Amino acid sequence: MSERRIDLRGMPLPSKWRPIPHEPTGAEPPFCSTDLRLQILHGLPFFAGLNQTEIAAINPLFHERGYTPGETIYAAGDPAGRLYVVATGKVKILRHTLAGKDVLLDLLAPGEFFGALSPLPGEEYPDTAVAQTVVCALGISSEDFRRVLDRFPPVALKVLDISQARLGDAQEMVRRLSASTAEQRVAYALLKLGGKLGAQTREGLLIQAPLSRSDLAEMAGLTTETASRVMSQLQRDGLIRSGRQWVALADLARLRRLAEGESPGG
Amino acid sequence: MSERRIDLRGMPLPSKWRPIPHEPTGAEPPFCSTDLRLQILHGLPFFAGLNQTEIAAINPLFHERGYTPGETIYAAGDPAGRLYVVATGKVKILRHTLAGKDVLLDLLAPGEFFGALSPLPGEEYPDTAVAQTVVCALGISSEDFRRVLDRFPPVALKVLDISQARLGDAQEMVRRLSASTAEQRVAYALLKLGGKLGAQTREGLLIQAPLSRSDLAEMAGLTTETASRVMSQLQRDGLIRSGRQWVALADLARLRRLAEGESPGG
DNA sequence: CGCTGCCTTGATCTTCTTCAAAACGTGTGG
DNA sequence: CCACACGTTTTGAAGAAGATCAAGGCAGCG
Repeated sequence: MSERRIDLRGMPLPSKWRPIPHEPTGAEPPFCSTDLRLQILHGLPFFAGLNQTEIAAINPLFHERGYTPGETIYAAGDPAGRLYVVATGKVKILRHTLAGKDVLLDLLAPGEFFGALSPLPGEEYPDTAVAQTVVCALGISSEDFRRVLDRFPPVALKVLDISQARLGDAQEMVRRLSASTAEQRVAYALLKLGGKLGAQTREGLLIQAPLSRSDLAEMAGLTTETASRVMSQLQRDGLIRSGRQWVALADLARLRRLAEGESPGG
Repeated sequence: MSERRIDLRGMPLPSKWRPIPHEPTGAEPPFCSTDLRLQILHGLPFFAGLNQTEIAAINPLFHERGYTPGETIYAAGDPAGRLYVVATGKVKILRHTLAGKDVLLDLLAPGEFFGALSPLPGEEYPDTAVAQTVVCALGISSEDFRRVLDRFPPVALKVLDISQARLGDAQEMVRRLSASTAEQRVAYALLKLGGKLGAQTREGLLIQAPLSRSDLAEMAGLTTETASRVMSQLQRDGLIRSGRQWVALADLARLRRLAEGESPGG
């Protein structure tokens, strides 16, 4: 996976602080070059074992499409029939609650898949996928993907491993929602994001995605206000640095202790 | 309070009401007959496509073992290396929280698997499996099971489907823990159990497993006391019937409405 | 019969939500 | 370049939901 250079131009921290020091959203066109497509497909964890010829054979089954920030890729309740792979950008996976609040289940980076793995006629997507940034996604019909799995059993095994890992993550989330304080849940959400989207900067581990207090609240099962209060406290304590739509983790060790419920000592 | 606790002795039901009208715990020996083994293996959802010969070839890879109620099959932190299948009985899957409280992730019925699907050297079980009743389980080493998957790709696809379904369930749980009341969570837990372990009786859909208030609390992310209060209320409202270690769902429609957060009207 | 769990119920307390308002930053149009 | 408008973030005060602490009751069992 090609390491996108983290351009923190104008990173003169103190004085003029760039609000969202991530990939400039306007720079990437909302579509993938053919070249990039093959590169993405080849880089997919579950296609790792396939050779160039095989990838090239699978390639035409995918359709690409660009999305603008905030655009819905599919919505809960839509008839489910496609599997997607993030090529560039970040995709939010969420579920709506009865009370109108949303729950953010995952924030996907390039190379991760989402949508309908298996062709189940009459099924609906249980969740909603929304582009968090400018996104290019590759889509394949569930039927076609199933045929790929039929044809390349090792791919199916790799997908199974990923699925199991995600199940473990979700169950861990259940555990934490069942018995953690607001502070612990926020700390855990930040660490999870940091592990997946973090890039080392002089500010700390910067989370490479526009992340609002609402997003964080939805990840941690809290209200925006509570998330904000917790974030303020964490910042006062020096565990994080944060501003409008961005967060950097300044003290991973203490964040981990906090998330695990151990003594707060610094 | 409006009504007294349900008095089962006065019920119009059978004169002699068994407090836990499930499988009599002492009746089943804690081991499986060889005959039963083959029958179980053949009945497994993910072995559905295999013929007798293939099943017979796989059979020797499994080792059987019996467990008494409350016995731990494996504990979180143990080196992970085996996959289990419930042959008879019910198995609790749970995670421990920092505060000593447990979270009940699932209650498995015969035919369901648990444990380590993939051989990951150095890995530990993230959860604990405990026999809820007298249990007979078939175990297979992760390596052997991986070989089975390698050899029978359709089995892998079926396992993948199950894994995805469980992921969806876990994410649904996350949603509900994030934004539901105690009442809604209990109702949802009961419905989930009813769908999996329910048997129609004149009391309603009886959940075929010994289920304490603590178990329910652990499923719904509540304290035992709150679970008890909610259950009392549900019983007063006629949605359920319950006693020591057992629950029957008397009004599925209203329970569903409650779980979905719709109007309580009955 | 009394012991040991399981279940229930009450009173109090903590945490988080809710409602409300203001400060801040960002981009926009004059 | 400045002023304004909009969305995000922050903060406060009041309220509600559930947790916690504590006690008592009921059932099965030795």
